[in-house]
Amino acid sequence: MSKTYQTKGRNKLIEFLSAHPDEHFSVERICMEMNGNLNAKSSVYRNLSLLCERGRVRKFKGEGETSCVYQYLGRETSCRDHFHLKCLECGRLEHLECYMGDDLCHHIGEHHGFTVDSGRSILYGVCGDCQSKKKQKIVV
Amino acid sequence: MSKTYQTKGRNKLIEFLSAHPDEHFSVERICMEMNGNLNAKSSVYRNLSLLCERGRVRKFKGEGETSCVYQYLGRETSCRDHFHLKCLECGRLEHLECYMGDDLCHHIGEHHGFTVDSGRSILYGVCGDCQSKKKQKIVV
DNA sequence: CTAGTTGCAAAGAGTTTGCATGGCG
DNA sequence: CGCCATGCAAACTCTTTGCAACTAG
Repeated sequence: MSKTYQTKGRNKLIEFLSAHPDEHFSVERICMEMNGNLNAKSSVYRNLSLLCERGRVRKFKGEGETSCVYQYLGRETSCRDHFHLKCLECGRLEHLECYMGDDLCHHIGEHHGFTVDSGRSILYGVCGDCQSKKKQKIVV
Repeated sequence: MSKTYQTKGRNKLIEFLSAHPDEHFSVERICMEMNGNLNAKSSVYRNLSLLCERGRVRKFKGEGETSCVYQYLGRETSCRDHFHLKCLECGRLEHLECYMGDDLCHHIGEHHGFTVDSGRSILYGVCGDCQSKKKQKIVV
């Protein structure tokens, strides 16, 4: 692992991401948050790659999105051991910290011979809020 | 829905895809299979979009892949109602036609207020074959 | 004959790379 | 002062779009 310096830009990036340890951000969005501390998109990409290598950030290529999203993996809530639910309407990400998900993984491992990496696996659908909104629209 | 003609290229595309109703193909791979019947990549994209609109094909943006993959949805095995397991090592896709997956979806709907679209959701991990290969490598 | 389809090229979006300049340690 | 990081531009990949020529019906 190569030596790294602390720079204004990198600190700002880590500061922002670690303040939102469980959310998915596009590079576009991250750039907007840098407020002049990391002006080149290429630098954002380079720092994100570096953080991915070090296991602090995870990169996702999501259903419905054209570009990748990045997620900071906090120390305590590592997001590596549970499924995520992503709403196809509003894009919100929920964490499924639930024994049923674990059960399914164990079952698949035992009976289907496949080891699921639940942290990498996203279940897509529609969240409660968006379902309510849809119903309202139909009424109106 | 607009009128469509039958053309050599389009027929070849549908013929190829429908012969493999449950696999994921890249545009690159599809082009290779067209054998001169559909020479422009843009035409392949256009036909795939059309088939997506009609619900005969589903487009995926997969974890680990840089480009999209396309899957033909057969009549009987629609793939809309079960999870898929995708191996991060070899890329193979398995169909999880299993009550445990259904149970999890119901549970998430009931207890987490989120309606999962299991057909769009892919569980990533490592398949049995690749696990065996890994073990062999360690031994050798 | 008319409207949909193809092939090619150009344009776009997202991401990566090369290189000179600048800044951390 | 040496090495890493940044910024900018160029290159690259994947996908979409525009347009003239072609063809199914």
